[in-house]
Amino acid sequence: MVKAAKKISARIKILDAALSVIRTQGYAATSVDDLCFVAAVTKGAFFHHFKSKEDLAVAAAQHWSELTGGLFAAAPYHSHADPLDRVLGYLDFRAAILQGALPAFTCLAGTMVQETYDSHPAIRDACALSITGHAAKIETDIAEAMEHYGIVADWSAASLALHTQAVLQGAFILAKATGGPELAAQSIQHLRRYIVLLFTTPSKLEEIS
Amino acid sequence: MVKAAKKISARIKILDAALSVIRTQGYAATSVDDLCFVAAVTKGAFFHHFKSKEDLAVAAAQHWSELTGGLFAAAPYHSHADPLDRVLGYLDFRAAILQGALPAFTCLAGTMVQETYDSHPAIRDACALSITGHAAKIETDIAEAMEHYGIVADWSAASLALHTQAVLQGAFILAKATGGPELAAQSIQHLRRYIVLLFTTPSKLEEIS
DNA sequence: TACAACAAACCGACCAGTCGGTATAAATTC
DNA sequence: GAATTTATACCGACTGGTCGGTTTGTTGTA
Repeated sequence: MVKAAKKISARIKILDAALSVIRTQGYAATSVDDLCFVAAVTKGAFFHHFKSKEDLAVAAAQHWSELTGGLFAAAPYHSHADPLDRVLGYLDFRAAILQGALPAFTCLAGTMVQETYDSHPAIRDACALSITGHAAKIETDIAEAMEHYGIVADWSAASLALHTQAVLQGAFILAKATGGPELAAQSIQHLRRYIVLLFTTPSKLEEIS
Repeated sequence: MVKAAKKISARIKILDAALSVIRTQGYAATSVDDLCFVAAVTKGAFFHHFKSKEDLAVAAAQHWSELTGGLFAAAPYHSHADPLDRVLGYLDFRAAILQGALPAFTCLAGTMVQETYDSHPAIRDACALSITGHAAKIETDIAEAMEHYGIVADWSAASLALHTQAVLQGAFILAKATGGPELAAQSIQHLRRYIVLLFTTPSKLEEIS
């Protein structure tokens, strides 16, 4: 156990360094030397564990998915009996974790995919999987809420779940542009209000077209 | 006229090149040589017009604001008499321009600010100004619509205008992650539905809290 | 003794930025 | 109004340093 922990320590240290450094500086501006310095490992160790910088980025996106997956799986909002309360609880949880410095609450996948979507397909796909995989978990609760409340709509649970991720990603951009989480929190509140309206407004609204 | 056009040609060519190359590759991954190659100018010309790469990025963000400002000012949705129709027309216009390759419809400011918010304050501020400046134009129509429809709410016109920008920025990230504009279009539709609900739902909804 | 896990010197390509110079034309001088 | 100065736009070779990645060697351990 101690042995195993020591064995993989350099790899994990590099991965953890990647999460914070790339969220701070972006992928392209982050050099392998930066990562090695922050992780306190040598370049030899880096290229022993990752065959290229791109390979590290893919692994970092997967590491990110695992970490955030654990964080949200352990979050308290799952205990609500009403699936709509779980969805709203998820948003409240997202708003609550807008604490500390910007790199601490922004999304690695959203940051990296902006820089790599055209030039590094492997990274793009890993980021896309991270985002859509997370959305899929929310989709379950949304689908249950739709059934529970008898919602028949021209939007799907999947599209609303992805919309929540769009709002969050956009909220992070506003936070970065303004230097603080205030606008991000407001955007999440707008999203929350939208979902409440969707589930409480007497169904048919054809005039939206 | 011809003379003046020739005089500023190198600067404009570099700026135009920056818009497309940076939206494709990101800021950090774009070298000055890349820009010079695409703009078909020499490095000497580049550093004659811009004192640094950072300086170019700031100028590019301003150039972006001017170009998009002109595009939206000339868009047809302004002709609606009802301010709510102008707001919804704006969103329909945003959805309609999701055409062609990704770099053609994504946002330079949103892309650049992600990479530079921590390390290049001057670029961050120029991007922030571009985004908030654009939001301010929509805010006017939203405020008029609120007055026209007698909306009294716990959200402001400014916060809803910024929320539209968050949704759009997030929609671009989903588009980049998935390689196409489909999810972005769906997110804009969700935003449109939200605004319709805000302006058509019998006011008080305290249960949102 | 064999192999994973490192360490560190090293490499060529590429990076942002510099510098001495040229071309052109407007402004100034005589 | 011809000659000269000044300003602007532009050119492209060059520099010091950084980049991702390689190579060679050492250590710990089973």
